[in-house]
Amino acid sequence: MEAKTRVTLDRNSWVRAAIEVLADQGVDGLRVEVLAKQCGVTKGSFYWHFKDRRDLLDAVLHTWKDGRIRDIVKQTRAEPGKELPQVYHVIEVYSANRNRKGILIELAVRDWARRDPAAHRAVEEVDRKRIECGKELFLRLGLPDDEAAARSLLLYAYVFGQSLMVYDRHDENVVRLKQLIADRIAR
Amino acid sequence: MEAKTRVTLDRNSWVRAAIEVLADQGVDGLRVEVLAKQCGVTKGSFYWHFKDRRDLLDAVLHTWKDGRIRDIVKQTRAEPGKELPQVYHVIEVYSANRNRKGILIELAVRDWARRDPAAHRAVEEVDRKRIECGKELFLRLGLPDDEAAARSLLLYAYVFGQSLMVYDRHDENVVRLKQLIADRIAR
DNA sequence: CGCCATCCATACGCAAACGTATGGAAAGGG
DNA sequence: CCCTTTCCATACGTTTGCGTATGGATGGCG
Repeated sequence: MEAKTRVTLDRNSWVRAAIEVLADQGVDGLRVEVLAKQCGVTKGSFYWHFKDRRDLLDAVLHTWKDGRIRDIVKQTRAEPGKELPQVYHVIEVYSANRNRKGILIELAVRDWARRDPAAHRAVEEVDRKRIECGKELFLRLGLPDDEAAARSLLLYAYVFGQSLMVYDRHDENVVRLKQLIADRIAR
Repeated sequence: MEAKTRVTLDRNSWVRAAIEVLADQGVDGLRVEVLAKQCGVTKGSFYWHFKDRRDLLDAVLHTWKDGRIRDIVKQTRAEPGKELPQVYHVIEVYSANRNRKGILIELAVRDWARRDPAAHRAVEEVDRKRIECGKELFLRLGLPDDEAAARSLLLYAYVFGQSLMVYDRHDENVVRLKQLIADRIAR
């Protein structure tokens, strides 16, 4: 029985839990009392670690932004000569089936960004970095500047647009289609 | 002074106003008392026309779905031989700059669909119809079945994915990039 | 041992929003 | 002209959530 082990939370635990809730409830579902219940404490704890709800939201944004930027830099690094498979890898990684949680967070943050300036800025930074990294990859593939930029934009727009659409994701046919689309973007 | 003209609302007026609010506040911002205030009445009126909030939401979904389906059928009709310009037209029409309001509604409904089964079904129907219509267009362009389906999926994923991203939409460079992307999708 | 800092619980006031109940005004038909 | 139907206002009870205030428990440290 670890019921007596005084579970001491810190800011980071709260942020992690908040991102969970954000993923499947959206920002508007991110209420401090709900979050506290899920953490097994009361909001007394929350207001010890955070000034107010806004304080938490900003922390969530900060954590998300940093993670995404670190991620994209990592995902777009490729050994010379291995750029093409790396492009396919990026498409795969950011696609819905794998990394389901990540996609849900992504969508929640982007919807959030439509109404919140701070979230908007965070998404803006992430998008800029991603498009930049993607473009670099296509450039190393030998594409001209404009074409590389266009492919990169197309890639991310497609990937996140796809996760926005509703159709049978387990359809065998869809797998084939996605392969064709990946070819269209990468080659 | 038309202050005395008793503005009599009907279900449809409410739905129209609701879609306005939905567009820039999301479903969670769609509160009946807020909506009533915007309509210049109190919620007493609302509950006369609707059983409850859910009743309104369903009406909104129904209206949205019908409109989108009627729209896509219209937009993908092309004179024989004029299919290619029609593809470019579809991309243009569903892109962010024109039709800003439509895009906002689209995003709001799709985010809504992540948590509401009814909204999910509506989006599913719309997506199916759109992909089907788009595929038809590519087929008439002479593409093989798989390729036509892939292009259609890519088109819609790109278009809505694009409206999800944040970057300078007035950048002159972006216009050129979008042209390149449209070429990549259409040709 | 006793004290203080850290972390959390409890209780409160307040506001927004849902849905209900009931009353009232306006309009049209008999 | 009255009366019924239609449409809306007002008032109420309830829930949910924010933020504050205050007290309690726990552990380290002198």
